[in-house]
Amino acid sequence: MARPERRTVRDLRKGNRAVLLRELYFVGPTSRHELTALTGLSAATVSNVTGDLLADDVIVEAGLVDSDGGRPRVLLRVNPVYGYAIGVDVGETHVQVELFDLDMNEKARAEYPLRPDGHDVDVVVRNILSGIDAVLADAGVAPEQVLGVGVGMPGIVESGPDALIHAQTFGWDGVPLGALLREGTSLPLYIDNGAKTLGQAELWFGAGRGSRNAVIALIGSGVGAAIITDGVTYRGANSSAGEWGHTKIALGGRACRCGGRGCLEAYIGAEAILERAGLPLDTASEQAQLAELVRSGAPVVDETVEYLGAGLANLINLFNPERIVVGGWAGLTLGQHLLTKIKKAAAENCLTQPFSTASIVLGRLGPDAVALGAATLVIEEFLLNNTASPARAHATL
Amino acid sequence: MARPERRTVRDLRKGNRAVLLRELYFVGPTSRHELTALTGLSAATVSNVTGDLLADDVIVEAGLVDSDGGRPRVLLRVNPVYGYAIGVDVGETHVQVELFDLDMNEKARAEYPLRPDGHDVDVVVRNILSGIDAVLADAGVAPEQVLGVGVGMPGIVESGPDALIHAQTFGWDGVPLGALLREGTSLPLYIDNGAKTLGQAELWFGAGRGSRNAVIALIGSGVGAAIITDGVTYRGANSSAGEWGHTKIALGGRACRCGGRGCLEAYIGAEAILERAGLPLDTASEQAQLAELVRSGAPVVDETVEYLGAGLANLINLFNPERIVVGGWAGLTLGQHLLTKIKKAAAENCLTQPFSTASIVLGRLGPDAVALGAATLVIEEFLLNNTASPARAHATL
DNA sequence: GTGACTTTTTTCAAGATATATACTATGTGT
DNA sequence: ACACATAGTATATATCTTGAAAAAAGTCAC
Repeated sequence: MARPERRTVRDLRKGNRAVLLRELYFVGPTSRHELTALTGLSAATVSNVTGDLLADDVIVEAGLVDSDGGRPRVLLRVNPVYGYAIGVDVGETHVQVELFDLDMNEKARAEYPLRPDGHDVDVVVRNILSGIDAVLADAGVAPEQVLGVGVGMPGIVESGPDALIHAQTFGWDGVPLGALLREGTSLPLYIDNGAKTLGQAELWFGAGRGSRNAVIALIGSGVGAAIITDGVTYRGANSSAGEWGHTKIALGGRACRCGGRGCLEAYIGAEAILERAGLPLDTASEQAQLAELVRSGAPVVDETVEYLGAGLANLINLFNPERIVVGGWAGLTLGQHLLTKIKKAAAENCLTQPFSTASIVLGRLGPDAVALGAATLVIEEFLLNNTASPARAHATL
Repeated sequence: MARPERRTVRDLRKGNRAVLLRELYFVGPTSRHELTALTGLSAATVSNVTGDLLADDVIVEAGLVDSDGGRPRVLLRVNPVYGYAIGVDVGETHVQVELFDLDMNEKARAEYPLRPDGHDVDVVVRNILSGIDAVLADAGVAPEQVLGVGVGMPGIVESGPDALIHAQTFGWDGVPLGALLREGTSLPLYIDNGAKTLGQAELWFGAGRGSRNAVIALIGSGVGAAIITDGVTYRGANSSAGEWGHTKIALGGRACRCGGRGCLEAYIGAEAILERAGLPLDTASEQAQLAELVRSGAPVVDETVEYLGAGLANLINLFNPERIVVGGWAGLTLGQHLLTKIKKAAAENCLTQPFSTASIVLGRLGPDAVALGAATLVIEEFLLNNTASPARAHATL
């Protein structure tokens, strides 16, 4: 059962502060009066808490709105330069570091290409750390102003202070990335799987917006899913939940690079599709190849649609989401032209009741939103537990 | 992100009351002193709140424990006769109504067989209502003492006041069971899918005890799963989550009674197994047939193990649970002799990392715990939101 | 312009809560 | 009988939310 929480009277303030801040962040400029309706808090409390937030510079006033014949409402909004969040995307081909303000405007970016064999732990760690320095210097932001660094990694990220990484494609097995990065920076770190951060980006700012039960299906070379339950990314016991790609869809079927047989990824993963079409593997032009293949309408494409539809149907049957977002570069390529067929295939492989309440839509953000999503990890913590820290209190003097 | 809650200072008391009550319920007899350590609340608050609970008769003292050279500790426990919970199991062959005290001791039971074609809405409703009357009369419990009635139903139960039921096997499509029952009783109703209530029973009192991320796999004629995320049964957008049986494990494979092809249920559902073994279908002796088949070690059995293992592997990959409980009568029959083989098959079809942290165990409660689980729905609400109601306050005068 | 009116926001007193601290209760051991 | 140890309770204090009253900041009719 739900484990009830909350103890002291002080937690109340902290909670209500979080409630208001969350509303201001997601709804945008809002008056105190509206906030009472949105949150259910009394006008007095809203006034009181927003007073705190204003004093702490967390929010700012954002203009007036005339009302017919009364005192005009003062709009409040989150102070976009109260702090900054850094998002890092560690992919197979590059390390990308981006600096965002709280409005999620990109203020600076640094990118470091990785050679296919260049996934040495040292290299990646060094790239991330230099990237942090670079974006800060570039945007003229002091480290004290940074709320944290979110990192999206391939593979399985075990939660915990060390953030052990198990990434087959990198040849990493239990690399304590958190500990390694902490040697080079004192910024708060939030490390998670890249598919999950991308999923959170779609949930907050993309096609998943507003849904509380959703699955973001991500199809690239690899296949994964971010599962959203009650508005929160579900991580499972060891943060490895959502390994959709290696669920069996055709037991004993096609061999998968994971060593198993019949995995979904062996049918709908980008490289698997090209292989099945008999095309030569060329990592540089994969995207063009896939796009061309889809346009050609080859039989492989129909087959892929069937597998994809069935895979989505499995997700719907198991999770009963209100929305399924199809993303990832291959997913977008397939979906752009074939969404109706995909939906049809899903319907045929799904129970009618859950299917009828699930809308299947295309992702809106593109695959480079991994860094954005990683930064949302920082924001999430900020919205939940912000309270002027000693460091910051000093910084704002 | 997590939507923060809690507003007024009164909610604090309610929350802390729930925290303490929950601890007393699941840990058992405990002293106030221990409760401070268990809950993190101050001794003063524990004393204060337990005082309330004692005054409301929700808890009672349960003896003393000597301590070496100090005042002995007074043990507190939930008052088992503060109230009662009724659990109803509506199955394909019977309606079973059970009355429990808060210790989940069965105080009375009523059972009504259903003919295979006897799933008229009227019949079922009448059976449930007579069952409620019967168990109350039998145990000499007044309706005012009953905290609620939990009902476990086959099929999909849409949450909401009407509790619409979609049960293919019953030929029910959108039957407002909640509304219908409310015409015959004023007791609070909690209606859910029977697989989910059985899952909750295993979670609270059976093989799932203590785990926060678990999947209870239920294999009978039908195949389903109860998904536990962060200690709570996950229901999804429309309460239909966990339809594991109709996920595709062999796309385009064997025909399933749902109309699809390649569903897991078409391979590991009890009737599917017997069919595949070429045995004549005889609903009366299914269980014996299956047990005999398993003992014989026919090839079908090995095949079934393979499919079951792969199905479990899919659950592990997607949910990353710390525990998988195999239950349902067919699941138990298979598991009793074949658990090692099943684990092996699961391992072969699962990513190593999530597999290594998931323990696969057999259910401990048997399939007749559906009613028990349904009663836990009542208890769950009681633990979370108990506050001496006007009716009860009157009753205790 | 001025006063009535409207709407938003703040102030203030009241009620409720958890906690720390001091205090009481209830035992053991010598 | 008295010191000592542990469990539980009472009281004072600091916080918190809230409803009601007051203040602020406009519009509008005349």
